[in-house]
Amino acid sequence: MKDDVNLTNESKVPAHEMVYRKLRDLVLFGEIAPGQAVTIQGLTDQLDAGMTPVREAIRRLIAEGALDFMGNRRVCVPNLSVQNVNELIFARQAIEPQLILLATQHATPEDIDHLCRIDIELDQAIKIGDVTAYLRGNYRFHKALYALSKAPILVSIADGLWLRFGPSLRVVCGRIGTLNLTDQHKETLSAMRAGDAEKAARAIREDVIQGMEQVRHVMTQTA
Amino acid sequence: MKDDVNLTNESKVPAHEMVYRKLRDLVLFGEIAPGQAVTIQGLTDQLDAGMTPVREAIRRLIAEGALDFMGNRRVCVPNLSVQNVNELIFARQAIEPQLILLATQHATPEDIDHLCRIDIELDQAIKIGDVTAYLRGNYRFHKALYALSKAPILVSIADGLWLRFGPSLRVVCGRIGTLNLTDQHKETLSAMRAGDAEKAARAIREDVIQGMEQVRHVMTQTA
DNA sequence: CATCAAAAAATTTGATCATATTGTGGAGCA
DNA sequence: TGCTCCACAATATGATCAAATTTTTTGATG
Repeated sequence: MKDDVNLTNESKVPAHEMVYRKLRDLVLFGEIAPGQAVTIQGLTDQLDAGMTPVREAIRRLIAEGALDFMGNRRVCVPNLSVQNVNELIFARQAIEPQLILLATQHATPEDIDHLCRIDIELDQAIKIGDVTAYLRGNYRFHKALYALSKAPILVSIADGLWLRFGPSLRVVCGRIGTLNLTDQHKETLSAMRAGDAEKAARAIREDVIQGMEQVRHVMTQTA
Repeated sequence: MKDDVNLTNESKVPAHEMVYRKLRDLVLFGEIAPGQAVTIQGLTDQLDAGMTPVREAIRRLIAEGALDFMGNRRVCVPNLSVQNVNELIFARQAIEPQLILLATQHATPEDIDHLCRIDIELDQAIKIGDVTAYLRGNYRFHKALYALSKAPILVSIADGLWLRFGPSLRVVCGRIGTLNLTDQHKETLSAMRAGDAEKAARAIREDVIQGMEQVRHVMTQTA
């Protein structure tokens, strides 16, 4: 029953799922800027898909907070207010340390090696100033971390938060440059390797707050 | 051209939104039990709606975690595992106190009066053992509380959590009866009236934990 | 006669539906 | 038991209708 003769998963994944992923990445990595409108017909052309899959993908992203449904059936990427950023800071620092606490309890040495490799790619991207690679790598790092927690509901909440502040990260990078970015990934990983879940959780909390403070800083300037 | 059966088409709310709300309530108040399957065609008949609006509503509820998309294009109301309940407890006790903290800062005396009225209806429902009225009233109370916080992102997270544990509340009520339900609404409201935000937050945290522990208790029994 | 504003037409975009297509689970048969 | 084939439900398309935005027209005023 398992003919895995798939070329590129073209046939197994439904179109609405494909469209969802593409559109999601477009939003998440700032390729559609905050404030910019999203139209169904524009997407059907751009992504070469039917109308129904596009509609469903948009609905889904609205439900996840990645897109905003303005009153008059217009859809766009939300612009974060300073108040929004404060909420995101609170939510992330409340949820993510718990995820890392659980992740540390489940992580095998191989898992941690894998995370290290992602982090090294990340350092590369920072060094050469490749913003897109940095954004994607940073997301991949955190996602891989979350996956270890085996806590699907908390992970989906954290995912939802990324979808909300992700679009602004490109703006932040454009403003302060990749070289001025700091993170606590090394500290987190070494604590995890030592099995010190509490310390790893504190490190990630630091990482989250540092990152989000930069977002807040930029948002207060532009607003 | 078709002869329009124009009964309740007076609305300016689109059909997919209507279907979403109806289906959402069905799930939220346990009228579709956990584990029960949801089909598109079943919904088109039951809610007397077209196929496209139903599809979109289902997608949206899947994105919000209220419905579960099994691999083979099957959709059903999720059954909570004990692990899931633990996650929900953590998330609620992390988010909701903050919401009440903010709500207390914004609440006018009239707002608090309104909350009191809802709470009185709630007591009525408990006394006469009307489970549905209790579930709806309890939800209304918390929702009204959240609305005061003026924190849309945190509210949407809290909403998402309700969608996940809501279906199980009816099961819990069926098991332990409405008369054995306890809450901290009175304590929360009096703290809010006194302007003691911290105390109100602690009270709501107590309320959340009490309620969710009952869910956990019932879930461990049935699992 | 130029400028601006209001009204009307045109175009773009969203919502919904009927229908064709595809995939899944199960019935029937070897 | 394991296979093929069939029926049904889900997915996807394009057409059609409705709403909203944009553009054009028109008329009043300085």
